[in-house]
Amino acid sequence: MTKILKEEFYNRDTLNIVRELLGCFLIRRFDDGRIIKAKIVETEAYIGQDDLACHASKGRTKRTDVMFGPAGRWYVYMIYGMYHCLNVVTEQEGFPAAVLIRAVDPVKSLRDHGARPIKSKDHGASFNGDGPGKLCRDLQITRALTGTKAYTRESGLWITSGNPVSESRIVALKRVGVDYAGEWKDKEWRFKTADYTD
DNA sequence: CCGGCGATGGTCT
DNA sequence: GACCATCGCCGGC
Repeated sequence: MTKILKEEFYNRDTLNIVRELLGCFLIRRFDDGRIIKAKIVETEAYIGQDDLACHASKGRTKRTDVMFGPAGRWYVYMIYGMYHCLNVVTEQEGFPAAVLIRAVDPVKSLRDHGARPIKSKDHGASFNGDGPGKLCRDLQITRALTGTKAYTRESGLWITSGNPVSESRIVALKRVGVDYAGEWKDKEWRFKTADYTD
């Protein structure tokens, strides 16, 4: 029921992917083998070079190169000198687009070989997935993951399917922090599951 | 409870 | 040298 999402899942229209990722599970395996599982509850789309809010609107640079590459790779960048943001690359190679994971709900953590469930608080400081910077901090996600695959376990970070969220429970909102993006700032390309709406 | 602002460094001009 | 897809603190109500 919770199968890893394959590369083909990401090689599609970003506006479908950004909705379908809601309710899916972000799985993080730490270096010591501990695993934490978190439900994706808020996502945001950045689509193409025309989208002035999309980093790729600046062109293909060292930083944005991964967005121009094949789908299903992680794109992690540093923001404000102290936080990271986690994205997964979407669409066909050559077309730069990605989905930002804005919030997750920590479900449970498990020993790598599943012997016994343990509480997420066992991972130390209270896990807080409410915000793109906070979830990266708590899941120890850094730019080192950029370019690695979201559709294999090798990177230690991957996504599995979950219980699909019906359209009626999805809320569309304007994107955050992109007031500079002209007409593109008003696109309602941020999505939350209704259960997590303020 | 809230709005404003400072921290802090990578990236691009 | 300016700009940031953020967060949490602090002061005012």
